[in-house]
Amino acid sequence: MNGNSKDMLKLDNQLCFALYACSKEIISLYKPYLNAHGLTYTQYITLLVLWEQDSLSVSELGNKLLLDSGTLTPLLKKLEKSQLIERVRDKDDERIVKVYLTEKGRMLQESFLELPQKMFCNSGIKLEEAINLKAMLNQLLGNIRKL
Amino acid sequence: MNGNSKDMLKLDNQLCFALYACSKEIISLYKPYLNAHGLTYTQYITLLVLWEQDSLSVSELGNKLLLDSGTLTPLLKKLEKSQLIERVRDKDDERIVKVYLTEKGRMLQESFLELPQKMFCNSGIKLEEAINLKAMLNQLLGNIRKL
DNA sequence: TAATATTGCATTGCGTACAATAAGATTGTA
DNA sequence: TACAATCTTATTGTACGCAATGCAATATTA
Repeated sequence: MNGNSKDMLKLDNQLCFALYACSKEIISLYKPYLNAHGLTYTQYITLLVLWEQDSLSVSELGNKLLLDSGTLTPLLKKLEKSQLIERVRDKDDERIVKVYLTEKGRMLQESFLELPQKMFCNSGIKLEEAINLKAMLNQLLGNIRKL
Repeated sequence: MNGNSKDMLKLDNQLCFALYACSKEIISLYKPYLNAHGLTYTQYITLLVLWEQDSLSVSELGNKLLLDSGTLTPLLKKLEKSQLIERVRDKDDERIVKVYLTEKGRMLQESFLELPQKMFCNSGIKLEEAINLKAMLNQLLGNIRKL
């Protein structure tokens, strides 16, 4: 990686493309497991958050997932239609819509308990490298979001 | 990061989410620069490939960008409408559509020569870390795509 | 060479992803 | 208590991203 301007415009020299491609390819590894339960990746990570902490508002979910209401509103409506969550407008502050897991939604967690381990194996990466990689990504994410 | 199944289902413990979030956030850093020239990120990386090697077929572009024809066909039509590329069906094999930069498309590269350097600074990451991170991502990508 | 298989692109449909905007509710303050 | 500012969600429009399908062109093979 030298400093030549045109070399740096090569796709293979771009960190951003490596991130973009890796993200898509790893998500594609999840798909067969998620499709088996009728879920998309975005729906899955939304459930991950709710399994960790139930009863969040749309904006709280958005903050954790880095998604805005334009993405979340239709997605949450689909999860509601699948009877995995309920959307309830807050009585005290009617601007807020709170999201609750249904019993069905809560139970669904059981089906995914082994998935992280399975995905880790599929990735063919070493544990130490995965930890290292995630740490670097989180630091990069922190840098960006502080701007 | 211990081995508890429920802990591994926490969003913060998921390498995939770190990739997904990082990818989106870095792409969002590109947007102001790309919008100034009427480009999206996907259109930009398509041009990156063509600046490096002109006259590729749709499938060759797809192999490099890891995108399929359902994504590329409408995107290439937009770039053609902007007069940055031309799409020409191959005379020898009429199944093939070859993509050529126009003079306007070739000249546009000049506007982006400094962008990689600028984005690197914006990311607040150290050079050594960026190199390390990209290497790990490319290795991970290689692992996945060998399956 | 006729039948079959494969290849390469285009189309459709669904689901994000996000900017811009709208609309309703709440809060702060004069 | 008006009322402006802010907050929160919803809607709209544009652009991917990909699976599934269609179809025309080419390659293969019996």
